[in-house]
Amino acid sequence: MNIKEISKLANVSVATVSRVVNNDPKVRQATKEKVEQIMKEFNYKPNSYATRLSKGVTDNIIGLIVPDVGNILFAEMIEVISNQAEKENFTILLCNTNGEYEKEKKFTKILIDYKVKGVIYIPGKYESDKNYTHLKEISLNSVPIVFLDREIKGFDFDGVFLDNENISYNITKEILKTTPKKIYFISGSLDISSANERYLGFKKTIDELEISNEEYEIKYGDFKFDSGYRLGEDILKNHKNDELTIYIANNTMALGFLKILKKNSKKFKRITIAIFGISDVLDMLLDEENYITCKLPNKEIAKKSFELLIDKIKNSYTCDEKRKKILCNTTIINRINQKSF
Amino acid sequence: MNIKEISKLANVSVATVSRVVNNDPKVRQATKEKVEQIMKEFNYKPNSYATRLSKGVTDNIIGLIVPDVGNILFAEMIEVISNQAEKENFTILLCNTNGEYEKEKKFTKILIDYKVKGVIYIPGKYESDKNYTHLKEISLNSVPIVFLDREIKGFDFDGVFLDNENISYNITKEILKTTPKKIYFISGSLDISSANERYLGFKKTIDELEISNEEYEIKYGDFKFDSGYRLGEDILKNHKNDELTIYIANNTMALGFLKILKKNSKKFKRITIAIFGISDVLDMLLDEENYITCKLPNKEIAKKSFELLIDKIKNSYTCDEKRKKILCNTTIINRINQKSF
DNA sequence: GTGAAAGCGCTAACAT
DNA sequence: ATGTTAGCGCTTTCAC
Repeated sequence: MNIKEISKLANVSVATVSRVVNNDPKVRQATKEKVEQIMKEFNYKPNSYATRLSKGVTDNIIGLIVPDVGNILFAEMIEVISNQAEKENFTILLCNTNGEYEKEKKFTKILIDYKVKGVIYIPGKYESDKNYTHLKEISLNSVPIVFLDREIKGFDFDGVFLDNENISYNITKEILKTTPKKIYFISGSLDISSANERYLGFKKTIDELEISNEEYEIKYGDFKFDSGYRLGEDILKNHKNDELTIYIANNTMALGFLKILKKNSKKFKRITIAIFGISDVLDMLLDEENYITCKLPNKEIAKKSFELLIDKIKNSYTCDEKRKKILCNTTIINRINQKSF
Repeated sequence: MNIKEISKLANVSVATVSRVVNNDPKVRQATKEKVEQIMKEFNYKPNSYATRLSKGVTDNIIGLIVPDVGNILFAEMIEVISNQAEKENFTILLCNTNGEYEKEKKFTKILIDYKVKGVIYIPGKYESDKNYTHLKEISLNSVPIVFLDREIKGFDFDGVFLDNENISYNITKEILKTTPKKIYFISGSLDISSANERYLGFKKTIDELEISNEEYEIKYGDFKFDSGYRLGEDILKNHKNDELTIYIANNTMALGFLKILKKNSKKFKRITIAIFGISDVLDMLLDEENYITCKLPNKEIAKKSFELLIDKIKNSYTCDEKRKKILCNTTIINRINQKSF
């Protein structure tokens, strides 16, 4: 069913049908009703491609590129962005990349092709042997884009991030203040900007306090539950001392670590744990431990990234000459129970 | 930049440009290179609306209607669906409804307008005073649709669900086998099909075992952490006995409940907990409790729903005369430590 | 108030 | 191998 067929059935011109569809006031009531009746009867729906081509408008869609939709932190960010988008009458094209370069590239091209109004981009690992042409294309096509939570080296797009280095620096300082023993640092891959920054914050304290090489050890995981568990096993097997100090730079790995720790906690006289980012659940699990952590303002940065994007879209500026890089801070929560020592 | 302008700049016809764009082999190499050079130079991108209108094709998009993207269970389902979709070269339009009827309606209309190839629909509450015209429109427009996890009364679309009633029936039977004390049942709103089925399963056991009205009590929450916490407070305040038996029909509420329980657990000689659906985290929290639970095959039903949808799309059948209603079962995990009594 | 017709940007016969 | 042109379905200007 197209407009022509409807017009014939209603004994009017296509122009009139079009007017009815678009609620043009200057079509006579009787005509309008007749046309509407036919449209309903034959369940006529205008072809949106034709409409947009003709009107020269594009859909209100924004693209959302995410490494792992199933990670609760990203999921919460997506939720915030969805809700904001709905209010502004945008729909979201969701692209789950699993952190893979090729998928980021593929999806970016699709988003450009779909003429999305803007893109919120959470990158995966930075791969130095790749040239990220898709991001250059984004620029070339003047598609408004903002980074969220992570960024890509060499691309100075606007973005909203946690102040990872600073927060990590403070957490490390806090934990080393009370526990000058050997500290284990469980890090994510340094090819991810956020993990890298957290590492740098850790290292900064280590250097400032002149902690010797023997007094700290760094382990690298992949952000997943299992990886935290496995690294935990490893550490617990080899750690001889009866005091344990550990700093885990990521939430999900912390859960995995705690799982294995719970099975072995009796071995230790004193356990001190620092975790970058707390959740309701972690909070419950840590109930009786000594720990240092911080609230993760992940929903906040998500909200801000959307606001930033909307601003870019509405004011149609895409050139990021004066880059807006927003860093979100948070406060450290210190639950080290001094009395117990 | 449109095809005409490019054709002029390259001194060829629009047809030739179109051929280059579509990789038609019968364009001479030299011509091809010239055109490509111009296209690159002016960063030409075909207008996809025009292309689709002309070719009469539609985008490979499927719509995903979800009540709460930030709920980890739904997030995991979305992840599975995204990954499957990517393999089949579909992109996902994500619609977060917060379970609200009006949003479901709004998004459904958008999806129809966008001519999506299919829809996976997780409904929120059933509202009996609404007429769900948008679902009738889906049918009228022959958009392939499948329900996931929950369904809507009166619409016999294909769908994939947990076998809620049966699982709940078994959990209840299991828990009442060993703990014939008063049992509290924390339910979600009965306007949600899955919660309703779980309630029915609970009730079936209650009736079969002829449990008296004094021996059970039902509380209604809203699926959120806080709601579990609050109902927990309520129960713990009023429960006089030193043995506590409770069955929580939902994962997130269970977490909230456990939070308040942990603060009060010393009051009880014996605590038995049943939870509909376990997660890594719950597992850790329940470590030392008596509990009954089951794995939630949420990723499985998500995968199946996508497969079902793809099948409908590829074989373009939309009439759900022989409805495919797939129920997924799971096994009960019983960790009640008999020895301790 | 309504209709005729040009145009949106592209594709695909058909012609050369 | 390349060009001409009639569509795709809708909007919109200009007549009447």
